[in-house]
Amino acid sequence: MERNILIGGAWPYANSDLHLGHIAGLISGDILARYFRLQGCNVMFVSGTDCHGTPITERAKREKKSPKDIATYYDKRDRETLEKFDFSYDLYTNTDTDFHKQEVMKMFKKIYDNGYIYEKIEPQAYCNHCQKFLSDRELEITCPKCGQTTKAEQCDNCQYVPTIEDLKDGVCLECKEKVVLKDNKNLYLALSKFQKDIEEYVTKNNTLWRVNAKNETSKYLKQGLVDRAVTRDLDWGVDIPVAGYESKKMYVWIEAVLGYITATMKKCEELGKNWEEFWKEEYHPTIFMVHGKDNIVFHSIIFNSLLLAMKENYHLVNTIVSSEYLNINDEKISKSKGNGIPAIELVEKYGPDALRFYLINNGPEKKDANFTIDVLIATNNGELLNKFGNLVNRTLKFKELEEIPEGKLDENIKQKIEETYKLVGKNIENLEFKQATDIAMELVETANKYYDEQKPWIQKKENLQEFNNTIFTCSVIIANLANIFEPFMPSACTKIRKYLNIQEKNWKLIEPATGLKLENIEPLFTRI
RNA sequence: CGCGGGGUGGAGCAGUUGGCAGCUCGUUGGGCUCAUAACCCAAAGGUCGUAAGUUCGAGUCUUACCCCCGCAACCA
Repeated sequence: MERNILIGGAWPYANSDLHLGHIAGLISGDILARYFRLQGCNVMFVSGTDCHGTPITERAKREKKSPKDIATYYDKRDRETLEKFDFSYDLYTNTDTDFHKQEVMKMFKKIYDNGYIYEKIEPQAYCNHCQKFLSDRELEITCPKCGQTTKAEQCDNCQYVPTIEDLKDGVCLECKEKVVLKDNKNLYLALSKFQKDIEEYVTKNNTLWRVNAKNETSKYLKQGLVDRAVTRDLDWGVDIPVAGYESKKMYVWIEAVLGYITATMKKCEELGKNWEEFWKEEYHPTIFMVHGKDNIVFHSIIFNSLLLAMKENYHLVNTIVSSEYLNINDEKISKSKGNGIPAIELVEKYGPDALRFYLINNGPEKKDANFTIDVLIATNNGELLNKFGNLVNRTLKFKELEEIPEGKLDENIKQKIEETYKLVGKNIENLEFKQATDIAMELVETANKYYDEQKPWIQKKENLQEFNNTIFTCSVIIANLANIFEPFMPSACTKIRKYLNIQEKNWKLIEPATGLKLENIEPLFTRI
C-alpha cells in the first residue's frame, strides 16, 4: 500500500537570515522527504516563512519600515537560502497569504465553536501614553525577588516569573511611562482539557521521538497543561474571527503551526489532490514534524491540542524530529558574537553537498554539535572527495576507457549494495541519519577496496573480460550510490545520473546501460 | 539542592535493549600507479572523569563526588 507521508519543516521566522543552526535542524525533513519519495510514497513536504509576531513588528519600528516590508524581505532571503541548500519542499509558502489567513480563521472559529477557546477578562498592564496594552516583553519591572531591573517575561537575573501584582509598578519600554493595570479581555485555548488525551497520545506514539522531545513534553505534562492566551493586542497578524475582537490578532504560534495544514491544502488544490490524505485518520498518514529543540512543545502539545480541538478526525503527529543546537567554533550562535553567519553565504561559497553531509554526519542529531571550517574542509576533501569523488573518477575516467563495458556484476558486491539499501533505509526510518550516512559511506569504501584488489590496470593488459567485469561492477556501485546518497547529497547524485544517463530515481538495485559513451566526466567534488 | 547538556586512544566523535572498546583524521611502516599526490594493507596508541554498588559480566544500570559548557539580549 502506498504510504501517505506528511513532513512539516519548522517555519523560519522572518526577522533575520537563516544561519547554519537552522539548516542543521531542518535538513532532517529533506532527508525524510527525499527518501520516502524514492520509496514511491505519497509525500507532502511543506513549510513557509512565519511573517507575524512581535519581534518582527519591533524590528520594523526600529528600522522605520512596515512589518510587511521586513517579512517580505526575509521571506525572499529564506527561500533563496533553502533552495541553494537543495531543500525539496513541495510547497514553501508564508503566513501572510490570504489563503493561509482565511483557512486559519476557519479553523480558529471551529475550535471556538467547539468550546475549546474561551474568553477571560483579566487585568493587564496598560500604557496611557502609548494607549495600548503591553505584552510582558514590552514592559520593564523591578524584580521583587532580586531587585534587578528586567523585562517582565522572566527576570533576567534570577529567572523569577513575575505575577500580575508585580507588573503594576512597571514602565512601558517604549515611552518609559509608568503603566496602569486595566481589565483586558483575551481568548484562551483550553489546553488543560487535553491533558489526558495528550498524555495518552504521547505514551502511545513517542517510541521514535528524539529524547529531547520526550523529556521536554513530559516535563510540561507533569506540571499540568495550562491554558494559553491566543489573542494579542497587535495590528500585524491574522484577524480573530470572533465578534468583539476586531482590534486584536492571533497568537503567532497558533496560526503558524496550522500553516502545515493550510500549506497542504494549498498544494493539493493546485495538484487536484485530496489534502485529507495527509491529515485525516481514515487515510492513515504518517506525520513528521521537524524543528529545533526550542520548538518542541509547540508541536508536541499545542499543535496536537489544536488538531484534537477541531474534532474532525485529524491524525495526530507521529514523530517529533527535534534537533539539538549547533555551535560555531565552540560558541553558541549569536549575532553579537558575529558567528551567526548567514547560511546563504556559506552555501554560496562551499556548495550544498559538503555542508549537507557535514550537518547530517556530524550535526546536532542527539546532542549539541560544533561546526568549524577546518572540519568542513576535512570532510569535503577527505570523506567526500578522496573517497567518493575519486571512486567515480578512477572508474569513469580510467585511462583510455571510452564506454561502460559489458560485464558481470560481482556477486559479493551485489549483495553489499542490496544490504546497503536495506540498512540505510532502516536507519533513515529510525531517524538515525548519522548512522545512515556512515553505512552509505561504507559502500564507497568497499568499492575502493574492491577496485584495489581487482587491480584493473593490470587486468586491462592481461585479461580484458576481467577488466570489463571490474569496471562494470564499479559502475553499478556508482549508479546505486546516486540513489543511496540522494537524500543526503542530491547535487552530487544528479551529476552521477547525468554521467551515466540514468533517468529514474528509486530505492532498489539498478544497473547502468552498457556501451554508454563516457563524456564530460567532471570531478564530483571540488577540493577546498 | 535553579534548569539542561557533556566528560571514551593525540584531535573530533559513535557506541540504540549491559556480552571481546569502534569510526574519521593524525602518527609510523609497507603496497599500488587507474584516479582530483587520490587509493589499499599493517602497526602503535584507551585502567571509557573519580569512588562505591547491582550483576556471571558495566562505557552502558544505581548512588555519591569532581570537572567543562549553555541558560540577559539578537538567537533554533
